[in-house]
Amino acid sequence: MTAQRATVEDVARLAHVSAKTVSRVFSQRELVAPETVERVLAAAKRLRFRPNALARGLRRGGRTRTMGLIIGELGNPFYYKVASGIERVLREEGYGLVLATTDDTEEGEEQVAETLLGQRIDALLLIPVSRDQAYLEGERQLGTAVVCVDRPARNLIADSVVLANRAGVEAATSQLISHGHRRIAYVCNPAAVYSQEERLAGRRVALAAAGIEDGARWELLVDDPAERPERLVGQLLDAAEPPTAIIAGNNRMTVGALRALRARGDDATALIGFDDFDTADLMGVTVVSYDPVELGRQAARLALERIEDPTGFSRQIELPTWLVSRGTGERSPVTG
Amino acid sequence: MTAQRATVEDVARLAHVSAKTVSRVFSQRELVAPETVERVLAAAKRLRFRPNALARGLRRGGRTRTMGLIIGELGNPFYYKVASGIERVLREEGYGLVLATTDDTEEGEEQVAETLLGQRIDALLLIPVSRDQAYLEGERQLGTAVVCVDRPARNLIADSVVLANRAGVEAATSQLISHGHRRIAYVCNPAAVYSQEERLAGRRVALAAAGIEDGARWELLVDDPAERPERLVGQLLDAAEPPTAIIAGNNRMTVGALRALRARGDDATALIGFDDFDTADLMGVTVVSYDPVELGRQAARLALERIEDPTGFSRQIELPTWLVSRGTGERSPVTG
DNA sequence: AGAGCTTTTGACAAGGCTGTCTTGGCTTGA
DNA sequence: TCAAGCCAAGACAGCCTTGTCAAAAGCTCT
Repeated sequence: MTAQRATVEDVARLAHVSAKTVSRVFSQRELVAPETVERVLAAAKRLRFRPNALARGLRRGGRTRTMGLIIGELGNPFYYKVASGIERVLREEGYGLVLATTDDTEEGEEQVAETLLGQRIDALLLIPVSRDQAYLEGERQLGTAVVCVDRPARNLIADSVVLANRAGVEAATSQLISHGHRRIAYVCNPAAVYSQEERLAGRRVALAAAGIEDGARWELLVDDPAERPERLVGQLLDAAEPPTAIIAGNNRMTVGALRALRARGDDATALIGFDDFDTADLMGVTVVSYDPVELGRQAARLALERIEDPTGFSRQIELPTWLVSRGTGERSPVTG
Repeated sequence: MTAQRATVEDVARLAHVSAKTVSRVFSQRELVAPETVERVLAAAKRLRFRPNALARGLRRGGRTRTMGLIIGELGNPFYYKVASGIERVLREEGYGLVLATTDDTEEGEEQVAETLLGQRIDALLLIPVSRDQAYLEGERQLGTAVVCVDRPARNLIADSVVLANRAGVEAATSQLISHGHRRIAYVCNPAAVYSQEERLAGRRVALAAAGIEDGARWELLVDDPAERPERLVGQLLDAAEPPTAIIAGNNRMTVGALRALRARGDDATALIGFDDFDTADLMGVTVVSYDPVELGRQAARLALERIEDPTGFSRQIELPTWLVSRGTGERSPVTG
């Protein structure tokens, strides 16, 4: 009873042409006489024919006009904004997007990569979590473009798009110093990723330039997905000699910091967050901002270029970050 | 020079078995003798063999263990949370997810649906934008499961998962009434969608129950993607007889309302938003809440069930909504 | 009219995998 | 000891499309 899907053969029969001609109408129309095209299209429409992307991809030697994207999870604004930028470029270019998440676990990454590669995607875009992407080397040699977003690949030659992490945090730190702060904390979780290492480096440069030596005392670097941001910031605030300013390493930490400060009725401690968020302007939160959607766009473009030219040197693009002053980052310390 | 991808044939040769046996090792392992399995796996590993999902899908008559998801855009928290719920279930079940966005345009919907269906997905999940999904009827008959999220399909028999929109807004409205409000506005954009119609209906029920007749005066229903939420709420506030309470029809409108109120130094007008957001607790915003991730999960489950049993009655699931009181919705009107 | 060219169309096979059917070897039971 | 039965493994074809090669049809020009 279930009707069968129409194939080129069915359309060909109805239009009195060969299957190959039907195929041409759907991929190299310019090679077919106008009235034939019309006849074929009419038949196709009548039979509700739709080319089978599976068979096409198979025949075409694997080029599927599809890219795979691996991100930590869709619940995180950073990830989905990047995804959004990628998706937009791909749509413009007629590419499909297969999405997979890893819950930010290392095993997850390799496992979903495996699945995606089985789909014969033309390119793999990923925000690396695993500390080693060597497992992709074979695939890269087979012609799959690999582009890393936000963090460069380790032990793998691949294109990447990253942020000016150092510069951003250096600017934030300098601003706090210029407002008179000396006890400047930096909190983040996770910490063992490239972007955080870079941000910390930026912070240290600024501290060193101001002659602040004991900066490490107020670094709180955690790698525990179960740890709540609010509690971490609370630890800092409740310490014997609390910081007078806090830099939060990502947007979750920033919101956690706001909660912790609120809970303590603290409106004196300065705060700068890395990464802007929806209501930051309403709450007057100073942040290091950047364009996550652009991050995705650039990554997609790199992938497209790499598909065109699988050889050639790998490239790394760095996108700017900038400070958006809204209040919390311009507070001066109460005690000198 | 580019190395070729290994196929079952290559693995078979190396393991001294037939291609069919390799195939069995990768899909019906229990039919193969243990030591043969081992030999094949070793060979596969050496050659970096990975089954070609394209060929497999083709051969298996289209079952690709992949679902397609069509949403408006990834930049909207509602959409990506739903996507997140779906993705999670699919990952557990070993299904892949192909994502496509429409920018909330009608043409976009049918167009990307077409592309996805070309990929021979087993199910199509969508948040309908188009006012008519009849174009999917043929596909449904061919055995593709179709599940609508947040809004039921029109002119198409399909499973769907929706929210208790009426009940949520009815509760919000009643609460405002019980606090003494009579001039209760409702703002939303877009307005010509099922969910908003339902919410409005809920509002009207509550108003009618309280004997408020002229409620329609404070309804601001707009369908213009370019219109800024803040400006719309501003219009309401600046009118001759402004409302004493506002219900915002979605999260963007809620944030827009907060901006408009802030800009006017207004902290008297009550506000209840539909849909919770990240910093709503910090800002004391009362909202009608629900679980968008669960919305996605249920949708994915419906799709899985439909794939199992393509016949059978279509089902509609309604998920609860509830009021979260945080302050802005508990303000009493300044003037009676 | 016929050579030479271009345009349009078609026959055939292949791409990688798996469903169907078959074979060969071994076990079981009378 | 032999038929019946079972298990592991293989040969072959086909899923649907398209690249390759070739033929047919139409045209120009001498």
